[in-house]
Amino acid sequence: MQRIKIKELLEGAEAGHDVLLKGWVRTKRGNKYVNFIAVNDGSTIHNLQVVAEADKFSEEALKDVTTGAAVAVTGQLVASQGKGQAYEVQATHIEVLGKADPEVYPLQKKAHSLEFLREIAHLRFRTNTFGAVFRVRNALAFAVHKFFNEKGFVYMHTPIITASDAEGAGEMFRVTTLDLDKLPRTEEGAINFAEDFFGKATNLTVSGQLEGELAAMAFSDIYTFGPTFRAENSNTTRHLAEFWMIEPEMAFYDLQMNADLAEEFIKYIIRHALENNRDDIEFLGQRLAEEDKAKPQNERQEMTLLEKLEFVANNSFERITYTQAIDILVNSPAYKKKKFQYDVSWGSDLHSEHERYLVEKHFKKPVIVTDYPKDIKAFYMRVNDDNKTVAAMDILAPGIGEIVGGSQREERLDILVERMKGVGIHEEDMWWYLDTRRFGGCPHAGFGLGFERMVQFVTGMGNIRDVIPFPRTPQNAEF
RNA sequence: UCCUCCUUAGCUCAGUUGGUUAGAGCACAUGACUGUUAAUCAUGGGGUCCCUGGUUCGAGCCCAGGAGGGGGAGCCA
Repeated sequence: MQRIKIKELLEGAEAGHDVLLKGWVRTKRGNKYVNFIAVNDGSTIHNLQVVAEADKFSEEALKDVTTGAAVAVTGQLVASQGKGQAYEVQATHIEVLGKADPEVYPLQKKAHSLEFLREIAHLRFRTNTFGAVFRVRNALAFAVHKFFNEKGFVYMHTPIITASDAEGAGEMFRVTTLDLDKLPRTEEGAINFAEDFFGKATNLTVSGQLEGELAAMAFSDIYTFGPTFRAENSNTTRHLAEFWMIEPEMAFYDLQMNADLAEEFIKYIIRHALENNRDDIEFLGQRLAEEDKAKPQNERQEMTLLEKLEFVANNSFERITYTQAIDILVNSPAYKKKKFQYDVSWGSDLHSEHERYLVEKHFKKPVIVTDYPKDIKAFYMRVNDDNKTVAAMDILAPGIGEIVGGSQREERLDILVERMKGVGIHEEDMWWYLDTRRFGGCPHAGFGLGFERMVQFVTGMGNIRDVIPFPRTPQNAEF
């Protein structure tokens, strides 16, 4: 008999058929006469109840059927006599494929803290919460490719190892094959990277954007979706040293079109998850609601997770300029009551308390902030006609903060070179980038979306370490 | 990196003013129970009180240093 997955079995359920199912035991309960075994195979949040009657199974036969064990069950799918599930399997044969000694198996049939589960990340996939989180993550990743594919974007694999450290997006991880105990030196005493693997100093990428721009100058629309590395000593609930980023880059797009695409994209992948993983999101919503009960009234969420996602998917994002954002903040009650730790003035960057005020208090929806002062933004962002601001955009999401950062790119060679000089980037190191402005350059734009932050938003998980299978953070590279 | 809180049984957590043998719930084991829903009931086993040093007649509790973790901030996606 061919094994059937629980998801498929429940969707096309028809009582009376013999089935073979394989999975892991979540709980076993019962008495001298009958045992109930909840089996989960990861295809869905739902368990399938296996009924093992004592006249068919001795105590000895069920001895190793314990929480965590892998089992193969054959039996007839029948309408359940009990409440709580429509169908169950009347077992005729149960084989324990892999035991899980209950004395030492860390997962129990009770709730565990997320912190504890983080320490056993190799087993946490087997919990309801992490099962749901990673099925949603998968749905979102698939939706990313589906969205761009439907729009005719080319999926581009930009390099992981890069010799360019001009991106200015953060501290980088060095990649080297040099013997760290015997570093080759130049006559001046500096490390001689000419002897290194690539003949020059190399790092792990902090962004595929610059290479993405090169490809967009041929395919019109491209996107990247790959790992990104930042060696910042960040210890927060929304930073990782290794994370996944989606970076579309579009020729002939201006800032407005860029923002339109980003908004459409975010709504699309949320809708995809809502349509395909509703059970998981409902479960995560219940989990969140439980968590909320422990909080004081004023800190509780106004909407359930499902409501929040439906709302975001069906309402337009607020769009304001940086200058308008400063106005709103300066005139806010919070500012007048001196509630902000950091001052607000035109020219300084928005702090997270300001972003949160705009998104969570003032607008209560995602906000796209555009046209930031050029001095606080990257060199490649296009300078506006006022010569004070650049065509940048950040999308701020409730509870997460910055989820997207993007801009129209500076396509005018002279202005770009001038801005590079201003931040100390050598023109000759970036000859290939500047060539796109020399040969058939055109207006273009793009953005980067932090995938894990997106997964956080959709799952409601508060800590970014709980939405990536094996998080890499300062002082932690376990598993 | 800074601020702040935490670390007691496998897990979640109590532990009073420094005082005799460190507790609970869950988990686990054994038994009971004819269909359970994190089943229930009874009984039982289970401890490097994070580590090192100090104060004290006496430290889980006080002091110093260290390690690990949570939350917030900065950097950013």
